[in-house]
Amino acid sequence: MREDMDKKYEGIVTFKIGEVARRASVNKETVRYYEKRELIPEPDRRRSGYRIFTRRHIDQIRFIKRAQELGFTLSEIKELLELRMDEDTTCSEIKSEAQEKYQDVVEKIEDLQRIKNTLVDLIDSCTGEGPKGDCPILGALEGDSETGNQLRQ
Amino acid sequence: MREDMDKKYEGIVTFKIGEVARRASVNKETVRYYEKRELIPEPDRRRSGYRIFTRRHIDQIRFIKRAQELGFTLSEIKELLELRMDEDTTCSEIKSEAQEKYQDVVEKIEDLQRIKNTLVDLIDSCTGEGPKGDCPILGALEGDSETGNQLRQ
DNA sequence: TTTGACTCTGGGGTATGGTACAGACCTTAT
DNA sequence: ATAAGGTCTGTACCATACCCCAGAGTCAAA
Repeated sequence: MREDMDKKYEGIVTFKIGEVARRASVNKETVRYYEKRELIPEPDRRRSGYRIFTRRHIDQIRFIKRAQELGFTLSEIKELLELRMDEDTTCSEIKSEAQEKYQDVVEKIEDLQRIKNTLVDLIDSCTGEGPKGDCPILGALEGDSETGNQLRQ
Repeated sequence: MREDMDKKYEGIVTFKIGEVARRASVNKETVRYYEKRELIPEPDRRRSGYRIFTRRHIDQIRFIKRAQELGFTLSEIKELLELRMDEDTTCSEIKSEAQEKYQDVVEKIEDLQRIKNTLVDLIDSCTGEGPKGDCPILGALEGDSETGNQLRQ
């Protein structure tokens, strides 16, 4: 049974969604989700409605997964992909996206560091003995100014 | 016009939701949301259905907000509040909650640090000159092994 | 008493990144 | 030809922490 896409896909390897998902180590639903979010090119369809994927799709999903590991959100990744698609994109544009993300990450680390320091202070202030009535941790959360460990800036 | 709660709230200050929200610096919807999540005691009602809040409620919402600043989720805060309510809770139980949260924070920082390092490497590897075709950042995201900056562990 | 400000409920929506499921249809090997 | 397994759509749902709105009822001050 001949397909509409016989000529277009002559001589190139195509995949169905399950194979794509397996090769990119994601769920089939995730592939469809990425399609809906326009993170991958809309695949052609067979007459049956089955999606026709190529290596490009698999590689792009892997790209997305790597960018996620670097803390990029799907929206940011979409921008990155659009930059990548655009012939006129320069290396420095890509670089500055990475630099922005770097700034985000640095800020998140700083926030967490402050939180960590406060937690350390609270934990240190608590001997872990006695009833909760005397607990300086609860005291600080309740807004005692007596603990010296105020959470408010 | 006498209220059902006349005796119960005789001589103590009560608040309506707007005032509670203002004093705790949250949205009125947030107050109702906390009630639904059982993060604050269910307030009594006037005959009209209006909620009757007391200082306790305001203080508890502030407690929640401070704990959030320390990175506790609402579910964790609920546990913390239950510990606080329980007469038999010891200081060391509170302390170990804080220690667990501390561990979470430390791990998050480590994750972000790894991400940051990878980003630094990528940014450093890119001169920011030329077209995107040569961009080592895209190269790495595409899975090039040539950059020496592989994202995969 | 009037009127403006407040409160009530229920339901919906936001953003993030997906997962799950039903019921129908398709493919492929035997 | 049949049966197992893959794929389709649409919808709903998970967790997180809320925000917003309509329409009805209430409160409080002048």
